Amino acid sequence: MAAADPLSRVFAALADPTRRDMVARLAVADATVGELAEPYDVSVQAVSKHLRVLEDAGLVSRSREAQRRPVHLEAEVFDLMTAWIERYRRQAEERYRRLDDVLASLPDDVPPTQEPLPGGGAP
Amino acid sequence: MAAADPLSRVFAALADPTRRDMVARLAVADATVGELAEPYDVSVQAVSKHLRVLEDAGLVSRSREAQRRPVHLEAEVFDLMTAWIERYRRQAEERYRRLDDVLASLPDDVPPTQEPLPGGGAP
DNA sequence: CCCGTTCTCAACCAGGTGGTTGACAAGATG
DNA sequence: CATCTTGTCAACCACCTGGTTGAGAACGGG
Repeated sequence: MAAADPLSRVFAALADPTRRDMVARLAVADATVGELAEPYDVSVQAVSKHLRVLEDAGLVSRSREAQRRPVHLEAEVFDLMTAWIERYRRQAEERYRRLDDVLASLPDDVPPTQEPLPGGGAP
Repeated sequence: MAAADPLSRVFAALADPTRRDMVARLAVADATVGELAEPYDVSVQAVSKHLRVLEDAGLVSRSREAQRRPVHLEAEVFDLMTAWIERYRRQAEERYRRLDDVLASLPDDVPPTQEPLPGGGAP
């Protein structure tokens, strides 16, 4: 996704298992590109590309230290996602709560069972 | 992403603005495919495809009601994401906290300033 | 029973994604 | 200075994605 909006970029960045694993490891400690690439059995170039995606999403920042480029996790962007998710999760839960209320109040009202007697009178 | 793992599918599903908007609207009320498609200026088929992505991610379920196929939001899958996000966000915050502690305790310990007196004795 | 409505399936297309290899920039170090 | 280390850039490739159109399935209503 080369989409412009930040939320799409963050979600897309985390839709890849390798990238999620990188984030998980960066939550523990900063790391260089080589260190990050070591366990994955892909080229360093591929990892560099993944890092670019994470950087474009604002999840990661890269500084400079001699030839090395230490990668650092920027955790604030998580809040963007959390806010979005929580908003609609709560809204959906609210719906369920209201539905429960309606169902609970129903037996006091008209029961939805049909009346089998066409011209029926009480005996 | 045709990836097998559920987390990737959920993230990928929400990486599209149109799909996120559908989820937002479904949080308010269930809807049919036609109702969902109406505001988007794309074909109904495209919306049907989007719904399939959301369904494969477990975010949505489709039942049957005459020709109509009402779509219902399944909010539980959000928990999967929230759990993942919160885990690494907290881990990253913990790192900052520990770093702060180290920095705070530093002045009580050996100050990192060099001693300018080589064989220096007290006067 | 035929018709209209609602929706999915199939084929196709432009463009993006994750991977590769090869070349090269930036720096420490012999 | 020559060289090794670390990482990026560029070109290329197979595959997935989001969109289209056309055909057809499923079902209610006249």
